[in-house]
Amino acid sequence: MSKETIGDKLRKLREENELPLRKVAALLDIDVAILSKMERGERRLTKEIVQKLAKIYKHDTEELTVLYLSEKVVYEIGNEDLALKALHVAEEQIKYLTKLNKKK
Amino acid sequence: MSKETIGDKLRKLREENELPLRKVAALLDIDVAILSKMERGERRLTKEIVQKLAKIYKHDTEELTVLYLSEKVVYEIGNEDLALKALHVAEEQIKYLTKLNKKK
DNA sequence: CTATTTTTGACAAAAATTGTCAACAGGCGA
DNA sequence: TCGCCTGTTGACAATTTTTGTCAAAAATAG
Repeated sequence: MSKETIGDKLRKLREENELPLRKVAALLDIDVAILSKMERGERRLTKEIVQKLAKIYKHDTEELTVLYLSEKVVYEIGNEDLALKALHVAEEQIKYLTKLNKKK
Repeated sequence: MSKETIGDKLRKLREENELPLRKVAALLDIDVAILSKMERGERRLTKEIVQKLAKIYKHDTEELTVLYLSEKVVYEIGNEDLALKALHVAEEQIKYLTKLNKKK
């Protein structure tokens, strides 16, 4: 059960769609070099780009967004021995916050 | 069940210890203005500072660190409707990563 | 070999973070 | 009131991080 990064996944999707970096980069209006680096995890992705890519590749946007966000979280607190505890606390806070939002 | 920020908590602890910003800032070797802003959430805390403060206030370091980390997470992905899903995926990844670390 | 695609690194531009400082406001006791 | 202490605020520069652009090199396909 090895973990695939979102970069790997995006590359796979691009290859499945047989699109060169050049074309996708044009659609995103960014430089090829940047897209190449994003796929290899050398440059950060943004939520907007991930979601545009999901559309381009006709792939589930939610799945990719979740993967993107979770990777961001791991990047922020990963390798901390307290990471799991922190995640649980964060979960509580988010539940609380979304409850608040519903009430408004 | 309202949520207390780590800044609020740090301020409370400081007041309980009856220490002025001036003294604590000196111990941390930072400017008073910065510490003031950190307590009010206007400037970012760092893990290092949080842990130094825990020592100064003789308070559980782990508790404060977890609070610090969880706030960071919420800041990064909070208010996303996919936030909870992302947290669960992140949890899986972290469990996987820490398992790897143990094996080495 | 040639053409296309991808990678890499250097560099500048832009943005975000951080540190420093001085002025200001409020409380409090002399 | 005055002086002193504490905390707040905003402006500004310094620093660090992120981002965009480009060209050359490397890899791949035909």
